[in-house]
Parts: sequence; C-alpha cells; structure tokens
Amino acid sequence: MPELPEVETVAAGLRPHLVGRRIVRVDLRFPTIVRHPEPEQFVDGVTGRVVEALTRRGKYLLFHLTDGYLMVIHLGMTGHLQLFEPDSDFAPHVHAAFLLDDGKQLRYRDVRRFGRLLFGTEDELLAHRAIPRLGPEPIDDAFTATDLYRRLHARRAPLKALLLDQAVVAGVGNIYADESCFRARVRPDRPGSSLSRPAVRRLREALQESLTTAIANRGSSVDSYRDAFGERGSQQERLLVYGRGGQPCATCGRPLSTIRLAGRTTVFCRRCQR
DNA sequence: TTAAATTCCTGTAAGC
DNA sequence: TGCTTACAGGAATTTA
Repeated sequence: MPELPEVETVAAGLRPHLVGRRIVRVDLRFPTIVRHPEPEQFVDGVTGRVVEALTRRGKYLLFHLTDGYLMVIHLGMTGHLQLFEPDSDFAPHVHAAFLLDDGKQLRYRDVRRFGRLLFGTEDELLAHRAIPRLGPEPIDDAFTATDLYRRLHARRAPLKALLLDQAVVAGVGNIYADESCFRARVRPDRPGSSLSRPAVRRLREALQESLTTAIANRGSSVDSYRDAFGERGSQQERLLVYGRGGQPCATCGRPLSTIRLAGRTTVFCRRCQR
C-alpha cells in the first residue's frame, strides 16, 4: 500500500511526463471517487489547465495547475496512476482518465476505492478539511528529534498509533511504522509519553533511514503497489519486520511477535524492542 | 482534546 | 471443487 516512499516514487516517475502538459479531457467513470467539490465541478476545474508542477505532501500527490489551483490525489490502499496510449484497453477498476495534450492518457485505477481525488485552491481544500492538517515531513532536515519529542510527549496513545496519525508525522503507514520502531529498538505499544529523549532521537533516525532507503529502492510492493510505469519496487525484499511475524528476528534470531495495535497488524521483536 | 471503534471496499487466501 | 469467511488497511466519521 502506498506510503510516503511509494507516493514519492510515483511522483518522481510521472513528473517528467506531466509537467508542462495540458489536461484536455477528463473521463470520470466512477464519480464518487471525487471527494471535493462536486464531480461536475471537478471535471470542469481540471479540464483545460496545465500541470505546472507535481509535488508530494505526506501521502498526497499535489498537481499544481494553472491559476493557483490544485488537483490532489490520494492513492488510498490500491490506487495506481499510470500513463497509457488512449486507445489501449482499460484495465478493470479505472475510475478516472486524464487525456493530455501530447496524446497520452493518465489513468487512475483503484480496486478498493479507498483513494480520492480533489480539486480547488490550497486555501479552499484546507478550509473544507478536504485535506487534513498534516504533521512535518519526516525526511525533511527541519524534522528534528526535539520536535518529534514534543509531539509524542503529551500523548498517551501507543507509539504505533501516533506514528500512523498524519497530524503527528506525515506519510508514515503501517509498513514504515513497524520498520521504524524496530530500527529504533522501541516497542510499538509503549505510550508516546513514555519515550525518553534518546529513544526519540533513535526513532527520528529510524524514520529517516526507513523512508529514504525505501525511496532508493522505489518503494515496497507488498500488495498491489506499482510505480508510474507499472513496475514493482524492491523494498519489500528488505523489510525487517513488516509481514514477517513468526520469522526469526534479523538481530537476535528469536521469532517476531504479531499483535494488533491501533486496528493494525503489528510485528515486532520482544527481545530487541523495549 | 484525545483515543478507540467503526466504516468504507474487494481481491485473496484459508478453512470446511 | 466450491462455497463461506476472515483479512488486508488509510483516513473520515462516530462514540465515549
């Protein structure tokens, strides 16, 4: 499922093909995938505008369009964005298709339909809470251990739940929450407030390490994730704990434990993580 | 304000 | 083999 590294990989792959291109037609095949504004307004707003830049914020893709407008796409769990020749067959579950002025077609496909499309000015999207308030970008240099400590210290929820909260840190999902806790040698079920400053420093390092390594490997294709060219990432082959419950810990060799935390399957090592 | 539970959605895999 | 059921999870929404 797409988290920060996967969304970053999609953005990097699409950027050279989209920036400078005009969207000349929008085929909205499943209108409820649009969450803001009404589907007709979405189509009207996007049509005819040029993609001036493509950026990422948390797990959101931001298409910066003419006149200060944004088209925002969240891939949910199974969302895919890929360029096709317009006369090629549509795969099942393609909910939206954007025809570009160079003849290519950008298609949004999403089997489980947890993804969403949005359009508006930045202020408008924030005001309507279509885009939630997001915490800092964890791979930013400005993301400091002091800041993270302040965000965790006041909270009693389990660390894992806080890492999944996009208002605490943007872009972390189930895979990299588990990976980061393991790398930081911290139990994911500890209350956020119980973490010492050294533990938070390790956690910050672990988050950056997990995420940047995953970006370098073009993301984790553990479910249906594919990049903008339909290719799998390779980070899933290097994951230390996610999806490895019962298998030996890479550090101590003891079987990894699986628990349910914040409604999510959580894997960690009872010996190495304290 | 915070935290936990619920909901949405369908392909896949396990179990009988 | 074929059916049923559980499971995967991001984030909005609901409940306490």
